Amino acid sequence: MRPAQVTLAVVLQVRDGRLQVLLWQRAEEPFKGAWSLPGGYLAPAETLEQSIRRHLADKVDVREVAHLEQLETRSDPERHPGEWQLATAYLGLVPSDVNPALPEDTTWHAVGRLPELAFDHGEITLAGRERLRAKLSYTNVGFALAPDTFTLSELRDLYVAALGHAVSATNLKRVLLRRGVLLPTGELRPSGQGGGRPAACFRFEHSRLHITDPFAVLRPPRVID
Amino acid sequence: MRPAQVTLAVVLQVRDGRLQVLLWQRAEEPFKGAWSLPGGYLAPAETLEQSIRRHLADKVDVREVAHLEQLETRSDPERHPGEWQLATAYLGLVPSDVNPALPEDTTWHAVGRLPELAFDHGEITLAGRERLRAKLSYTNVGFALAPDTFTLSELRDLYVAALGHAVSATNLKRVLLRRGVLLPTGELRPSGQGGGRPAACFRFEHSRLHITDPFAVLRPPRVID
DNA sequence: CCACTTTTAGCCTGGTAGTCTAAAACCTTG
DNA sequence: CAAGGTTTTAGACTACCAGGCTAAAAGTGG
Repeated sequence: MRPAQVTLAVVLQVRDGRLQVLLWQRAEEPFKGAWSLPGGYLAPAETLEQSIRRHLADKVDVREVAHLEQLETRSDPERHPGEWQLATAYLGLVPSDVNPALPEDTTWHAVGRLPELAFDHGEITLAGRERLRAKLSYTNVGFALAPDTFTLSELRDLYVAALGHAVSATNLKRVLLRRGVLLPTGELRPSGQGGGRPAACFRFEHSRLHITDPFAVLRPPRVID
Repeated sequence: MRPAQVTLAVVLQVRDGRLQVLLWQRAEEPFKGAWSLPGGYLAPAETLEQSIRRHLADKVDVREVAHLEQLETRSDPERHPGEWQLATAYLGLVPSDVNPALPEDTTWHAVGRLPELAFDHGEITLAGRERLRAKLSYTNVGFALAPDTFTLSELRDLYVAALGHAVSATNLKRVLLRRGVLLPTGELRPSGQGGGRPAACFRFEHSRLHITDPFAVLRPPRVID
Protein backbone atom coordinates (compact mmCIF):
# COMPACT_ATOMS: atom_id res chain seq x y z
CA MET A 1 0.00 0.00 0.00
CA ARG A 2 1.45 3.27 -1.12
CA PRO A 3 0.56 6.87 -0.44
CA ALA A 4 -0.42 9.21 -3.26
CA GLN A 5 2.18 11.83 -4.02
CA VAL A 6 1.26 15.40 -4.89
CA THR A 7 3.31 18.53 -5.45
CA LEU A 8 2.29 22.01 -4.31
CA ALA A 9 3.71 25.45 -4.92
CA VAL A 10 3.79 28.55 -2.81
CA VAL A 11 4.15 31.13 -5.58
CA LEU A 12 4.94 34.55 -4.16
CA GLN A 13 4.98 37.97 -5.77
CA VAL A 14 5.00 41.50 -4.45
CA ARG A 15 1.87 43.20 -5.81
CA ASP A 16 0.54 46.58 -4.71
CA GLY A 17 3.27 46.77 -2.11
CA ARG A 18 2.18 43.55 -0.41
CA LEU A 19 3.51 40.02 -0.55
CA GLN A 20 0.88 37.89 -2.26
CA VAL A 21 0.46 34.20 -2.94
CA LEU A 22 -1.19 32.49 -5.90
CA LEU A 23 -4.30 30.53 -4.85
CA TRP A 24 -7.09 28.79 -6.67
CA GLN A 25 -10.56 27.95 -5.49
CA ARG A 26 -11.39 24.29 -5.24
CA ALA A 27 -14.32 23.15 -7.34
CA GLU A 28 -14.62 19.71 -5.76
CA GLU A 29 -14.88 18.12 -2.36
CA PRO A 30 -13.13 17.98 -0.03
CA PHE A 31 -12.80 21.63 0.89
CA LYS A 32 -15.00 22.58 -2.05
CA GLY A 33 -14.91 26.36 -2.45
CA ALA A 34 -11.86 26.76 -0.22
CA TRP A 35 -8.71 28.46 -1.46
CA SER A 36 -5.71 26.23 -1.92
CA LEU A 37 -2.23 26.07 -3.35
CA PRO A 38 -1.78 25.08 -6.97
CA GLY A 39 -0.40 21.61 -7.60
CA GLY A 40 -1.46 18.07 -8.32
CA TYR A 41 -0.47 14.45 -8.57
CA LEU A 42 2.95 13.24 -9.51
CA ALA A 43 2.99 11.46 -12.86
CA PRO A 44 5.15 8.44 -13.72
CA ALA A 45 8.70 9.10 -14.92
CA GLU A 46 8.50 12.64 -13.61
CA THR A 47 10.61 14.36 -10.97
CA LEU A 48 8.89 16.41 -8.30
CA GLU A 49 10.20 19.60 -9.85
CA GLN A 50 8.94 18.64 -13.28
CA SER A 51 5.62 17.81 -11.71
CA ILE A 52 5.14 21.13 -9.98
CA ARG A 53 6.20 22.99 -13.11
CA ARG A 54 3.65 21.05 -15.13
CA HIS A 55 0.81 21.74 -12.70
CA LEU A 56 1.85 25.35 -12.36
CA ALA A 57 1.70 25.74 -16.12
CA ASP A 58 -2.07 25.30 -15.88
CA LYS A 59 -2.29 28.44 -13.77
CA VAL A 60 0.48 30.73 -14.87
CA ASP A 61 3.18 31.04 -17.48
CA VAL A 62 5.98 29.06 -15.86
CA ARG A 63 8.66 31.12 -17.57
CA GLU A 64 7.65 33.95 -15.29
CA VAL A 65 8.64 31.99 -12.19
CA ALA A 66 12.17 33.27 -11.71
CA HIS A 67 13.11 30.94 -8.87
CA LEU A 68 11.83 27.58 -7.69
CA GLU A 69 13.12 25.54 -4.78
CA GLN A 70 11.93 22.64 -2.69
CA LEU A 71 10.43 23.60 0.64
CA GLU A 72 9.35 20.55 2.61
CA THR A 73 7.42 17.32 2.37
CA ARG A 74 4.29 16.98 4.45
CA SER A 75 3.26 13.55 5.59
CA ASP A 76 0.65 13.75 8.33
CA PRO A 77 -1.70 10.82 7.55
CA GLU A 78 -4.62 13.04 8.52
CA ARG A 79 -3.70 15.95 6.31
CA HIS A 80 -6.10 14.81 3.59
CA PRO A 81 -9.46 13.50 4.83
CA GLY A 82 -10.10 10.97 2.09
CA GLU A 83 -6.71 9.84 0.91
CA TRP A 84 -3.29 8.88 2.23
CA GLN A 85 -1.34 11.61 0.55
CA LEU A 86 2.15 13.03 0.78
CA ALA A 87 2.69 16.57 -0.43
CA THR A 88 6.03 18.07 -1.43
CA ALA A 89 5.85 21.84 -1.41
CA TYR A 90 7.94 24.17 -3.54
CA LEU A 91 8.59 27.86 -3.20
CA GLY A 92 8.24 29.89 -6.40
CA LEU A 93 9.03 33.57 -6.87
CA VAL A 94 7.69 35.89 -9.56
CA PRO A 95 9.20 39.31 -10.38
CA SER A 96 6.99 42.24 -9.51
CA ASP A 97 6.80 43.59 -13.04
CA VAL A 98 5.03 40.67 -14.64
CA ASN A 99 1.28 40.25 -14.49
CA PRO A 100 0.50 36.76 -15.70
CA ALA A 101 -2.84 35.95 -17.21
CA LEU A 102 -4.75 33.76 -14.76
CA PRO A 103 -7.66 31.33 -15.09
CA GLU A 104 -11.05 32.23 -13.62
CA ASP A 105 -10.57 30.24 -10.44
CA THR A 106 -7.12 31.61 -9.62
CA THR A 107 -6.08 34.89 -8.01
CA TRP A 108 -3.49 36.50 -5.77
CA HIS A 109 -4.02 36.81 -2.02
CA ALA A 110 -2.09 38.90 0.47
CA VAL A 111 -0.08 36.51 2.64
CA GLY A 112 -0.68 38.83 5.56
CA ARG A 113 -4.45 38.32 5.37
CA LEU A 114 -5.02 34.79 4.25
CA PRO A 115 -8.48 33.26 4.25
CA GLU A 116 -8.90 29.77 5.67
CA LEU A 117 -6.99 27.52 3.28
CA ALA A 118 -7.72 23.93 2.39
CA PHE A 119 -5.74 21.12 4.02
CA ASP A 120 -2.47 22.31 5.58
CA HIS A 121 -1.91 24.87 2.84
CA GLY A 122 -2.03 27.75 5.29
CA GLU A 123 0.94 26.44 7.24
CA ILE A 124 2.80 25.68 4.05
CA THR A 125 2.27 29.20 2.78
CA LEU A 126 3.68 30.67 5.97
CA ALA A 127 6.63 28.31 5.77
CA GLY A 128 7.26 29.62 2.28
CA ARG A 129 7.21 33.20 3.46
CA GLU A 130 9.63 32.37 6.25
CA ARG A 131 12.00 30.72 3.80
CA LEU A 132 11.86 33.77 1.56
CA ARG A 133 12.50 36.16 4.45
CA ALA A 134 15.50 34.19 5.63
CA LYS A 135 17.01 33.90 2.18
CA LEU A 136 16.54 37.57 1.40
CA SER A 137 19.09 38.25 4.10
CA TYR A 138 21.91 35.94 3.07
CA THR A 139 21.35 35.23 -0.62
CA ASN A 140 20.57 37.15 -3.77
CA VAL A 141 17.00 35.80 -4.10
CA GLY A 142 15.94 39.38 -4.51
CA PHE A 143 16.58 38.93 -8.22
CA ALA A 144 13.52 36.71 -8.39
CA LEU A 145 11.26 39.35 -6.90
CA ALA A 146 12.59 42.35 -8.80
CA PRO A 147 12.32 43.45 -12.43
CA ASP A 148 15.42 43.28 -14.61
CA THR A 149 16.29 46.85 -13.75
CA PHE A 150 15.02 48.97 -10.91
CA THR A 151 15.81 51.89 -8.65
CA LEU A 152 16.88 51.49 -5.08
CA SER A 153 13.58 52.78 -3.75
CA GLU A 154 11.73 50.22 -5.77
CA LEU A 155 13.97 47.48 -4.46
CA ARG A 156 13.55 48.71 -0.93
CA ASP A 157 9.78 48.60 -1.33
CA LEU A 158 10.04 44.97 -2.42
CA TYR A 159 12.11 44.12 0.62
CA VAL A 160 9.69 45.97 2.87
CA ALA A 161 6.75 44.03 1.46
CA ALA A 162 8.51 40.70 1.74
CA LEU A 163 10.16 41.22 5.13
CA GLY A 164 7.25 43.00 6.76
CA HIS A 165 9.31 45.72 8.34
CA ALA A 166 11.00 48.96 7.38
CA VAL A 167 14.27 48.79 5.46
CA SER A 168 16.77 51.58 4.99
CA ALA A 169 17.53 52.21 1.32
CA THR A 170 20.94 53.50 2.32
CA ASN A 171 21.88 50.29 4.08
CA LEU A 172 20.31 48.12 1.45
CA LYS A 173 22.40 49.72 -1.25
CA ARG A 174 25.63 49.54 0.67
CA VAL A 175 25.16 45.96 1.75
CA LEU A 176 24.13 44.60 -1.63
CA LEU A 177 26.82 46.55 -3.45
CA ARG A 178 29.52 45.36 -1.11
CA ARG A 179 28.42 41.80 -1.54
CA GLY A 180 28.59 42.27 -5.26
CA VAL A 181 25.04 41.11 -5.88
CA LEU A 182 23.90 44.51 -7.14
CA LEU A 183 25.24 46.27 -10.22
CA PRO A 184 24.66 49.90 -11.27
CA THR A 185 23.51 50.04 -14.89
CA GLY A 186 24.50 53.66 -15.31
CA GLU A 187 21.07 54.70 -16.54
CA LEU A 188 18.85 57.16 -14.75
CA ARG A 189 15.14 56.90 -14.15
CA PRO A 190 13.41 60.23 -14.86
CA SER A 191 11.79 61.55 -11.73
CA GLY A 192 8.09 60.90 -11.45
CA GLN A 193 5.17 62.92 -10.11
CA GLY A 194 6.13 65.79 -7.88
CA GLY A 195 9.74 65.82 -8.98
CA GLY A 196 12.74 64.70 -7.03
CA ARG A 197 16.20 63.73 -8.06
CA PRO A 198 16.29 61.08 -10.78
CA ALA A 199 17.21 57.68 -9.40
CA ALA A 200 20.04 55.50 -10.62
CA CYS A 201 19.10 52.11 -12.03
CA PHE A 202 20.51 48.82 -10.82
CA ARG A 203 20.42 45.17 -11.82
CA PHE A 204 21.19 41.96 -9.98
CA GLU A 205 24.54 40.56 -10.97
CA HIS A 206 23.34 36.96 -11.20
CA SER A 207 19.91 35.54 -11.84
CA ARG A 208 20.55 32.25 -10.15
CA LEU A 209 20.64 31.67 -6.43
CA HIS A 210 23.93 32.56 -4.82
CA ILE A 211 24.46 32.51 -1.10
CA THR A 212 26.77 35.11 0.33
CA ASP A 213 28.81 33.59 3.13
CA PRO A 214 27.14 35.56 5.83
CA PHE A 215 28.76 34.53 9.03
CA ALA A 216 31.88 36.15 10.27
CA VAL A 217 31.46 33.73 13.13
CA LEU A 218 33.53 30.64 12.97
CA ARG A 219 35.06 31.42 9.66
CA PRO A 220 38.43 29.82 9.06
CA PRO A 221 40.91 31.89 11.05
CA ARG A 222 44.31 32.56 9.57
CA VAL A 223 46.00 31.48 12.77
CA ILE A 224 44.97 28.68 15.06
CA ASP A 225 45.05 28.99 18.79
CA MET B 1 0.27 4.23 -10.44
CA ARG B 2 2.09 5.46 -7.40
CA PRO B 3 5.75 5.66 -6.45
CA ALA B 4 7.08 3.82 -3.43
CA GLN B 5 8.06 6.11 -0.56
CA VAL B 6 11.12 5.51 1.56
CA THR B 7 12.80 7.49 4.30
CA LEU B 8 16.55 7.80 4.77
CA ALA B 9 18.71 9.28 7.48
CA VAL B 10 22.09 10.94 7.40
CA VAL B 11 23.14 10.29 10.99
CA LEU B 12 26.27 12.25 11.85
CA GLN B 13 28.57 12.06 14.83
CA VAL B 14 32.04 13.33 15.57
CA ARG B 15 34.19 10.30 16.34
CA ASP B 16 37.95 10.28 16.68
CA GLY B 17 38.02 13.93 15.72
CA ARG B 18 36.32 13.32 12.38
CA LEU B 19 32.76 13.77 11.23
CA GLN B 20 31.33 10.33 10.56
CA VAL B 21 28.11 8.99 9.11
CA LEU B 22 26.22 5.83 9.96
CA LEU B 23 26.13 3.38 7.03
CA TRP B 24 25.05 -0.19 6.56
CA GLN B 25 26.11 -2.68 3.98
CA ARG B 26 23.39 -3.91 1.63
CA ALA B 27 22.80 -7.64 1.66
CA GLU B 28 20.56 -7.69 -1.41
CA GLU B 29 20.54 -6.47 -4.97
CA PRO B 30 20.58 -3.81 -6.24
CA PHE B 31 23.90 -2.48 -5.02
CA LYS B 32 24.52 -5.65 -3.03
CA GLY B 33 27.53 -5.11 -0.81
CA ALA B 34 27.51 -1.36 -1.24
CA TRP B 35 27.30 0.98 1.72
CA SER B 36 24.07 2.92 2.07
CA LEU B 37 22.09 5.14 4.39
CA PRO B 38 19.76 3.53 6.92
CA GLY B 39 16.05 3.78 6.19
CA GLY B 40 13.17 1.93 4.61
CA TYR B 41 9.65 2.02 3.36
CA LEU B 42 6.96 4.27 4.74
CA ALA B 43 4.23 2.32 6.50
CA PRO B 44 0.51 3.20 6.46
CA ALA B 45 -0.73 5.74 9.02
CA GLU B 46 2.83 6.83 9.67
CA THR B 47 4.44 10.23 9.22
CA LEU B 48 7.81 10.45 7.51
CA GLU B 49 9.48 11.33 10.80
CA GLN B 50 7.90 8.38 12.57
CA SER B 51 9.03 6.20 9.72
CA ILE B 52 12.66 7.22 9.82
CA ARG B 53 12.70 6.89 13.61
CA ARG B 54 11.31 3.38 13.30
CA HIS B 55 13.86 2.32 10.71
CA LEU B 56 16.66 3.97 12.59
CA ALA B 57 15.70 2.04 15.70
CA ASP B 58 16.86 -1.13 13.93
CA LYS B 59 20.36 0.26 13.74
CA VAL B 60 20.85 2.46 16.76
CA ASP B 61 19.15 3.52 19.96
CA VAL B 62 16.98 6.37 18.72
CA ARG B 63 17.08 8.13 22.08
CA GLU B 64 20.70 8.89 21.32
CA VAL B 65 19.78 10.94 18.27
CA ALA B 66 19.68 14.41 19.79
CA HIS B 67 18.37 16.21 16.74
CA LEU B 68 16.43 15.16 13.68
CA GLU B 69 15.24 17.35 10.84
CA GLN B 70 13.98 16.88 7.32
CA LEU B 71 16.59 17.44 4.64
CA GLU B 72 15.11 16.99 1.17
CA THR B 73 13.03 14.68 -0.96
CA ARG B 74 14.70 13.00 -3.90
CA SER B 75 12.58 12.11 -6.89
CA ASP B 76 14.73 11.29 -9.89
CA PRO B 77 12.88 8.41 -11.59
CA GLU B 78 16.26 6.80 -12.31
CA ARG B 79 17.56 6.99 -8.78
CA HIS B 80 16.51 3.40 -8.10
CA PRO B 81 17.13 0.93 -10.92
CA GLY B 82 14.24 -1.41 -10.26
CA GLU B 83 11.55 0.68 -8.67
CA TRP B 84 9.90 4.07 -8.95
CA GLN B 85 10.87 5.35 -5.55
CA LEU B 86 10.82 8.67 -3.76
CA ALA B 87 13.18 9.15 -0.85
CA THR B 88 12.81 11.72 1.89
CA ALA B 89 16.09 12.23 3.70
CA TYR B 90 16.51 13.34 7.29
CA LEU B 91 19.52 14.70 9.10
CA GLY B 92 20.24 13.15 12.50
CA LEU B 93 22.90 14.20 15.00
CA VAL B 94 24.40 12.12 17.78
CA PRO B 95 26.43 13.57 20.68
CA SER B 96 30.08 12.64 20.65
CA ASP B 97 30.03 10.94 24.05
CA VAL B 98 27.65 8.12 23.19
CA ASN B 99 28.77 4.95 21.50
CA PRO B 100 25.66 3.09 20.42
CA ALA B 101 25.71 -0.64 19.98
CA LEU B 102 25.48 -1.40 16.27
CA PRO B 103 24.41 -4.45 14.26
CA GLU B 104 26.98 -6.44 12.34
CA ASP B 105 26.26 -4.79 9.01
CA THR B 106 26.42 -1.22 10.31
CA THR B 107 29.38 1.03 11.03
CA TRP B 108 30.57 4.62 11.01
CA HIS B 109 32.39 6.10 8.03
CA ALA B 110 34.32 9.35 7.81
CA VAL B 111 32.30 11.72 5.65
CA GLY B 112 35.54 13.08 4.28
CA ARG B 113 36.49 9.71 2.79
CA LEU B 114 33.30 8.04 1.73
CA PRO B 115 33.34 4.86 -0.30
CA GLU B 116 31.04 4.62 -3.31
CA LEU B 117 27.54 4.67 -1.85
CA ALA B 118 24.43 2.98 -3.21
CA PHE B 119 21.87 5.00 -5.18
CA ASP B 120 22.20 8.76 -4.60
CA HIS B 121 23.19 8.29 -0.98
CA GLY B 122 26.55 9.91 -1.50
CA GLU B 123 25.00 13.18 -2.61
CA ILE B 124 22.49 13.04 0.20
CA THR B 125 25.23 12.55 2.76
CA LEU B 126 27.10 15.58 1.50
CA ALA B 127 23.88 17.61 1.55
CA GLY B 128 23.48 16.62 5.18
CA ARG B 129 26.98 17.76 6.01
CA GLU B 130 26.35 21.08 4.29
CA ARG B 131 23.18 21.58 6.26
CA LEU B 132 25.02 20.86 9.49
CA ARG B 133 27.84 23.24 8.63
CA ALA B 134 25.45 26.05 7.82
CA LYS B 135 23.38 25.57 10.93
CA LEU B 136 26.40 25.40 13.21
CA SER B 137 26.96 29.03 12.36
CA TYR B 138 23.56 30.51 13.06
CA THR B 139 21.83 28.08 15.39
CA ASN B 140 22.64 26.18 18.54
CA VAL B 141 22.74 22.74 16.84
CA GLY B 142 26.03 22.25 18.56
CA PHE B 143 24.07 20.87 21.49
CA ALA B 144 23.29 17.79 19.39
CA LEU B 145 26.95 17.06 18.71
CA ALA B 146 28.30 17.75 22.20
CA PRO B 147 28.03 15.90 25.50
CA ASP B 148 25.93 17.42 28.26
CA THR B 149 28.92 19.19 29.66
CA PHE B 150 32.24 19.89 28.02
CA THR B 151 35.24 22.17 27.99
CA LEU B 152 35.79 24.79 25.36
CA SER B 153 38.63 22.88 23.77
CA GLU B 154 36.42 19.86 23.42
CA LEU B 155 33.70 21.96 21.84
CA ARG B 156 36.18 23.56 19.51
CA ASP B 157 37.38 20.15 18.40
CA LEU B 158 33.80 19.22 17.56
CA TYR B 159 33.40 22.36 15.48
CA VAL B 160 36.70 21.74 13.74
CA ALA B 161 35.67 18.22 12.83
CA ALA B 162 32.25 19.28 11.58
CA LEU B 163 33.29 22.44 9.76
CA GLY B 164 36.51 21.09 8.34
CA HIS B 165 38.60 24.09 9.18
CA ALA B 166 40.36 25.62 12.16
CA VAL B 167 38.27 27.42 14.77
CA SER B 168 39.53 29.79 17.43
CA ALA B 169 38.47 28.70 20.90
CA THR B 170 38.62 32.32 22.02
CA ASN B 171 36.14 33.45 19.40
CA LEU B 172 33.96 30.43 19.82
CA LYS B 173 33.57 31.13 23.49
CA ARG B 174 32.86 34.82 23.07
CA VAL B 175 30.37 34.35 20.26
CA LEU B 176 28.41 31.55 21.88
CA LEU B 177 28.40 33.24 25.27
CA ARG B 178 27.17 36.52 23.87
CA ARG B 179 24.43 34.79 22.00
CA GLY B 180 23.41 33.13 25.21
CA VAL B 181 23.56 29.62 23.81
CA LEU B 182 26.43 28.58 26.08
CA LEU B 183 26.31 28.49 29.85
CA PRO B 184 29.24 28.07 32.27
CA THR B 185 28.49 25.33 34.77
CA GLY B 186 31.04 26.59 37.27
CA GLU B 187 32.76 23.23 37.50
CA LEU B 188 36.35 22.65 36.52
CA ARG B 189 37.73 19.76 34.57
CA PRO B 190 40.95 18.47 36.19
CA SER B 191 43.83 18.82 33.80
CA GLY B 192 44.85 15.67 32.00
CA GLN B 193 48.19 14.25 30.92
CA GLY B 194 51.06 16.67 30.96
CA GLY B 195 49.25 19.19 33.10
CA GLY B 196 47.89 22.50 32.07
CA ARG B 197 45.36 24.81 33.60
CA PRO B 198 42.08 23.08 34.43
CA ALA B 199 39.36 23.96 31.97
CA ALA B 200 35.98 25.42 32.85
CA CYS B 201 32.96 23.34 31.96
CA PHE B 202 30.04 24.58 29.88
CA ARG B 203 26.61 23.40 28.82
CA PHE B 204 24.26 24.41 26.06
CA GLU B 205 21.42 26.53 27.37
CA HIS B 206 18.73 24.79 25.31
CA SER B 207 18.61 21.31 23.87
CA ARG B 208 16.16 22.14 21.13
CA LEU B 209 16.98 23.98 17.94
CA HIS B 210 17.04 27.73 18.33
CA ILE B 211 18.14 30.02 15.55
CA THR B 212 19.99 33.14 16.55
CA ASP B 213 18.93 36.01 14.32
CA PRO B 214 22.26 36.20 12.59
CA PHE B 215 21.98 39.00 10.13
CA ALA B 216 22.55 42.54 11.15
CA VAL B 217 21.73 43.20 7.53
CA LEU B 218 18.28 44.43 6.81
CA ARG B 219 17.12 44.20 10.35
CA PRO B 220 14.23 46.48 11.23
CA PRO B 221 15.73 49.94 11.61
CA ARG B 222 14.51 52.10 14.42
CA VAL B 223 14.07 55.02 12.05
CA ILE B 224 13.04 54.89 8.42
CA ASP B 225 14.71 56.98 5.75
C1' DC C 1 13.70 81.95 -8.96
C1' DC C 2 11.89 79.69 -4.97
C1' DA C 3 9.74 75.87 -2.49
C1' DC C 4 9.28 71.08 -2.41
C1' DT C 5 10.52 66.24 -3.31
C1' DT C 6 13.45 62.35 -3.90
C1' DT C 7 17.90 60.44 -4.34
C1' DT C 8 22.60 60.15 -3.07
C1' DA C 9 27.11 60.64 -0.77
C1' DG C 10 29.63 60.83 3.35
C1' DC C 11 30.52 60.76 8.14
C1' DC C 12 29.91 59.06 12.70
C1' DT C 13 28.77 55.43 15.91
C1' DG C 14 28.25 50.96 17.84
C1' DG C 15 28.78 46.26 17.85
C1' DT C 16 31.04 42.04 16.71
C1' DA C 17 34.75 39.03 15.03
C1' DG C 18 39.85 38.05 14.37
C1' DT C 19 44.45 38.44 16.38
C1' DC C 20 47.73 38.67 19.83
C1' DT C 21 49.93 38.79 24.41
C1' DA C 22 50.34 37.77 28.95
C1' DA C 23 48.79 35.80 33.04
C1' DA C 24 46.69 31.91 35.55
C1' DA C 25 46.70 27.26 37.06
C1' DC C 26 48.23 22.82 36.89
C1' DC C 27 51.71 18.95 35.95
C1' DT C 28 56.29 16.82 35.79
C1' DT C 29 61.04 16.64 36.65
C1' DG C 30 65.48 17.65 38.66
C1' DC D 1 60.56 22.69 46.29
C1' DA D 2 61.89 25.37 42.51
C1' DA D 3 62.01 25.45 37.40
C1' DG D 4 60.21 24.54 33.09
C1' DG D 5 56.47 22.83 30.23
C1' DT D 6 51.47 22.76 29.06
C1' DT D 7 46.87 24.19 28.66
C1' DT D 8 43.33 27.47 29.61
C1' DT D 9 41.73 32.05 30.18
C1' DA D 10 41.27 37.11 30.29
C1' DG D 11 41.89 41.30 28.13
C1' DA D 12 43.44 44.60 24.84
C1' DC D 13 43.78 46.00 20.18
C1' DT D 14 42.32 46.11 15.42
C1' DA D 15 39.43 45.70 11.46
C1' DC D 16 35.21 45.45 9.43
C1' DC D 17 30.49 46.23 8.68
C1' DA D 18 25.75 47.68 9.53
C1' DG D 19 22.61 51.37 11.41
C1' DG D 20 21.69 56.26 11.88
C1' DC D 21 22.14 60.92 10.57
C1' DT D 22 22.97 65.12 7.80
C1' DA D 23 23.61 67.75 3.99
C1' DA D 24 24.20 68.18 -0.78
C1' DA D 25 22.58 66.96 -5.50
C1' DA D 26 19.21 67.05 -9.00
C1' DG D 27 14.98 67.11 -10.49
C1' DT D 28 9.52 69.27 -10.70
C1' DG D 29 5.96 72.78 -10.14
C1' DG D 30 4.37 77.29 -9.14
